[in-house]
Amino acid sequence: MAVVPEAGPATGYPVFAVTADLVVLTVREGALQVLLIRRGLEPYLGAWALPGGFVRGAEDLDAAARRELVEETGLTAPLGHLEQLASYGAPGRDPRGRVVTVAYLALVPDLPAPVAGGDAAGADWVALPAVGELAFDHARILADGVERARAKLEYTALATAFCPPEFTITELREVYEAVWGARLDPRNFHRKVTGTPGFVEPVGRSVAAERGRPAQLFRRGAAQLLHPPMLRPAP
Amino acid sequence: MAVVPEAGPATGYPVFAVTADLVVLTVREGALQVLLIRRGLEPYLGAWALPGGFVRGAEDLDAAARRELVEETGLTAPLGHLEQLASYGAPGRDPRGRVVTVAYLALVPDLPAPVAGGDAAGADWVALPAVGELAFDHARILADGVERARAKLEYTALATAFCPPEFTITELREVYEAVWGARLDPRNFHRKVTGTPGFVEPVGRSVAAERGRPAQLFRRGAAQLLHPPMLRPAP
DNA sequence: AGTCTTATCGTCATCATGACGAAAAAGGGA
DNA sequence: TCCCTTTTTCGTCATGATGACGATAAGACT
Repeated sequence: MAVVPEAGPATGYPVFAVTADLVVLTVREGALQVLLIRRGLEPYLGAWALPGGFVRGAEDLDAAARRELVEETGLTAPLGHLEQLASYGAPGRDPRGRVVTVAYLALVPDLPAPVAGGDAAGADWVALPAVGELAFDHARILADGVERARAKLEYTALATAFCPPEFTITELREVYEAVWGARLDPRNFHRKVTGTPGFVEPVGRSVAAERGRPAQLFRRGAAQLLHPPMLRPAP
Repeated sequence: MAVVPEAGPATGYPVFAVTADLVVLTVREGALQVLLIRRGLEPYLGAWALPGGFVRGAEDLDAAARRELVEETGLTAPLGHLEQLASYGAPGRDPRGRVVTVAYLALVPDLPAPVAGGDAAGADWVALPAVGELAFDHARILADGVERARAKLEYTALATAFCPPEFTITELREVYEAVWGARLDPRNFHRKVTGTPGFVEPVGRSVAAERGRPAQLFRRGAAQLLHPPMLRPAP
């Protein structure tokens, strides 16, 4: 039942199928969550898996990832962040044959619940501690993506990719706390964020929360990298 | 002349060839240098290119990269460092057809001159500023690899991968200076390196250089990450 | 008005860093 | 042997960033 042949036509080059799989992370309800689909086809029928699909014939890898992201989340705006994570191609990772997957990491703001499309029988956000078994080697890919996200919050301004266009410092801090799984001092965090040039820029308006003093609104600044970085608290 | 067919046998999945290409960096003569081969086959016959080759049928991606590294440098020891860099699969990047390359970054100590093997008509170390045109999209891959190496020296202990098993603090500093293209204060560098737990461990012996006070010998420590990182001087 | 809650601003000790002085440990030459 | 040069290694000092935490500001609610 090999979908993918094991050798090319004339030469001895092995032949592969290439997929783009996505680790789509968001922060919902104070927790880091990942977008998973329930597989509607064999193999791993009915199992949870990362969204993704085959790269098309005239398509770049990044374009395939972006297309899958739009199909699964509807997110096409300048919001969010998409970067290549890593590639996985162990010989036995897909029972259909030799499949190399190029994994991408997407960080998106809190979006409406996804709709199942394509080969998926269902799609939903799942909080990280609640993620169980995944199809293929997707558990490993997910772990790599989460670790990449945790590390990148330290030395880049990517945390704003989890936020809507305008946000408060507290919302930004809750992103860090959810991704890192650690509590941060609100006063020191406020000083660090507002004191780093280009991290965030004040909008000028304030918004009242449910309780307490209204908070200023900010939007993302021009800075990509944080100098000096914001280091996670020691474990 | 398409070596790689454009569609799979029964389904509509496009079919790819997969290669593993290597960005092998070292520090020689005080400069960052990269291992390049001169192509002995079409396309790009006679052009400089990164070493690499097709991933075999029953081979993992990492295994293919390690095999190519051994074939090109003879380096198989626990020395050095090898990690996946990124994948490149733009539709037109290889005139033979649809080829996705998984690029790897290798950091190795100063090795004897490489011998040309496989499809290569020649192989040599080239200092970075002297690198001209490269085949395929290898210039882009090389640039990504160099930037990855520069960034990783900041927050990991990977600089020791460029050094022999025993080295002096000055040799380690020259690695940083070559990779970053910047001069570092020897006194502050010495304090930072010896003060970071697990970065380097004293061997106990000293070695006399050509001039000046003999320097203590160190070997790499157990630390993988530097806390806090060693930041490059501002440009 | 008083209270509660959260946002924001300050203070202070500590740590890491950049700039740089100075001592230690070798060899070479007068 | 005694400087002189060179390089390694140790100190000093001012500055900037950080962690811990006090204090004030600005709303809603009773």
